[in-house]
Amino acid sequence: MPTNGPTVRDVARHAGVSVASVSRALNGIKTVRPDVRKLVEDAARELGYVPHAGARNLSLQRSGAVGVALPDLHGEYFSELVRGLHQAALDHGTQLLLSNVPQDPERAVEALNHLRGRVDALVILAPHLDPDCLLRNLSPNLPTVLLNGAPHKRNVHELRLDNYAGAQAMVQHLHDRGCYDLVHIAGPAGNIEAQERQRGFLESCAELGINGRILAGDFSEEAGAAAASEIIASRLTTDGIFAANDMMAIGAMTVLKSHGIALPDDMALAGFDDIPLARLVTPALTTIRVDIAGMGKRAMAVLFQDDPKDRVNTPILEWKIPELIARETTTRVNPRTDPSAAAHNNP
Amino acid sequence: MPTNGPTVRDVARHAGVSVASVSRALNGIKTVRPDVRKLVEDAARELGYVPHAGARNLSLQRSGAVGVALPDLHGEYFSELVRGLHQAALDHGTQLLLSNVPQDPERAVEALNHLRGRVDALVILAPHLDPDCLLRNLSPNLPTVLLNGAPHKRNVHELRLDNYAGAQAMVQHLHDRGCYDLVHIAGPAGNIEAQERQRGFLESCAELGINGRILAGDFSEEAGAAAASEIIASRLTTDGIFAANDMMAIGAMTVLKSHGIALPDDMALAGFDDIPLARLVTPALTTIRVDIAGMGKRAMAVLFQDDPKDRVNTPILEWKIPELIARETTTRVNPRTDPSAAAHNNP
DNA sequence: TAGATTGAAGTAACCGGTTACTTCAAGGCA
DNA sequence: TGCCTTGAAGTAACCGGTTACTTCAATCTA
Repeated sequence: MPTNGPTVRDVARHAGVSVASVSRALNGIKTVRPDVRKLVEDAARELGYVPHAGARNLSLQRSGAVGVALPDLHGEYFSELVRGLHQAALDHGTQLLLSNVPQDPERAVEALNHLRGRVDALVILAPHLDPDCLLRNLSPNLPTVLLNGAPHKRNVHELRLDNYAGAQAMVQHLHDRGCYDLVHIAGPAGNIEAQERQRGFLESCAELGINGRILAGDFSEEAGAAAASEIIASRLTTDGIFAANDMMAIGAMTVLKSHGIALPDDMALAGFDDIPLARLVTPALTTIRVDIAGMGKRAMAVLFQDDPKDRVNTPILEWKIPELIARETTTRVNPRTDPSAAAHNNP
Repeated sequence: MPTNGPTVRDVARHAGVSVASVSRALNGIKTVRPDVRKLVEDAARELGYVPHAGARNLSLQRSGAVGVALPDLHGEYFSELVRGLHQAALDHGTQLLLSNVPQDPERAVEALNHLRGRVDALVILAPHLDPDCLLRNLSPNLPTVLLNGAPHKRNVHELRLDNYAGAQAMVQHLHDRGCYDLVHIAGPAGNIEAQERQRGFLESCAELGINGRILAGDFSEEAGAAAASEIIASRLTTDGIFAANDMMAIGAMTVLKSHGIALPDDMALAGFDDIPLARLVTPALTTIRVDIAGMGKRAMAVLFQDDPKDRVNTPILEWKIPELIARETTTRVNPRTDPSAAAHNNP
């Protein structure tokens, strides 16, 4: 067993005091005489005593960890969220327990319940699951924040990105730029975020009276590439592609470039998420900034804000408004190279 | 307290059996009569009983979690590792407890000890810390894997990337391509991986009899940009830049491109790590593939491999040999655009 | 000086599970 | 019929901390 080392009773025996004194001394309780404290500290050091966090948690009824429930998401999005959460966790002196939420609702509930007693709070990112079902089966007195969940009737803190508004803004932007025949590469079918983006796309196209077509996708780079190939092969009159996320847009970009299609002159291209890559590809990708790391931080803040207060937890629903980032794939800002710059004397 | 719900005793009372029977029934022990099992299961369902993982762990002396100790690393590297670990954790039915390792050695030890009793094993990535100091203060009977640590005298499982060999290979590659005046943008000073890369660079340059200069850096995109600016401003006769990681190479690339320096014709450029971005920037970046996610997976496999066996844990040191990935920044393979490809009929 | 007050340390119950050991009843055998 | 096995359920100790409550001695008040 990896857990057996000296216990508080060993230290007590070694120091010639009671376990209560050991506990008090090591936890900085003030009603301990300096000489006793010294005795305990010396004994602890000598024995190499390290408190057993698990036992401590059981006794104190808190674990000092926040559970993070994630689907098996695509890299960037997932890691950006963890980054934000991790940063906030540091500030709050908390640890992060990562847990996977399976696709299957029943196993998902099981996985989440597995966290009871190991976490003080829960952050759930599960755009693929029905929150009603999920939350009904959850320990009710565990502070929870739901990120980008589907609509539901449960009472939980919630942070939601306005995917619909983001898609709307993007269609408007493409329209302003002169596009009138758009294709949307959609995200996975069961995903609420993907659905909202698609809905925003279709309704905006209808409102503006422009052409709006849907191609299937799944948030992967390959799906984006496949969609672009399809657009080229079918010789559609498309003049703008709006992918449901950046990775698909980048997949599409690779294919378009390899076919000699100039971006944005022959075709406009846009993504969604503003992953770090987006500004680094050439040409830089126009997208919708989501600040998923910021959402992670905010989620943590929400959890810790209502911690000192009562447990009534009047639940809040916070909308994050995404921001359109216009880059080169829809508007060329700078010439690609600037020959007037300082010459580089290459021998 | 977030943890109080029905306990095993509540279920026992409600079902009219003993706690032992409840525990046995719910854990699938076979010496339970079917009717009793049914009684227990019904009672548990009715009360909404969920086992308290913390208590379970204390009793079983295992936590079902692996601790991951990370410095506050730059995005891609960190997230790739977590991705690999997370994937492996799924396969092993384990959870991941993320923990930050502060720069300060004393606080680092404290942070790691804080994990005792909450994890069954430990994965440590701390290229900035002295492993001797770290491991001396660690619970000795906690299976541990050290990733890319500095040399030391302790007995631990260890996975190490051959940074020296990678740098060597890259210098050879640049030399083959015709470079004879190289600059290395170095990583942060205290980082063992950065040191090895720099050592490989310098020694290879000496062996090949070519010029090798060092510029300071810290693994950040900005540092790469700054170094490139410095190269341009000082009008060095450099014909190849080898950055200690990809992010710095990409930072340098942006600056070089904005100054009209053609890659690779005017200047070769290479990085290290092969982060996902590397193949997506234009021109695609030549680099050394590290497969950090694979290291994460491997680390987990090592931990679980010696789990069923005895605890003697004959420690192993495994070297991962990195692979050179030649892309466009050192060797142009394809023309940038291919006008002969299927025409795209843009109206 | 007796009785009340104060401060510090000790005892033991508790957190919520698991499980070695004990008890008890039913079936097997002589 | 009486004793022994066998199987299943119950009791209580334990995992390693924390802490309410108790004990006890020293100091303070009248």
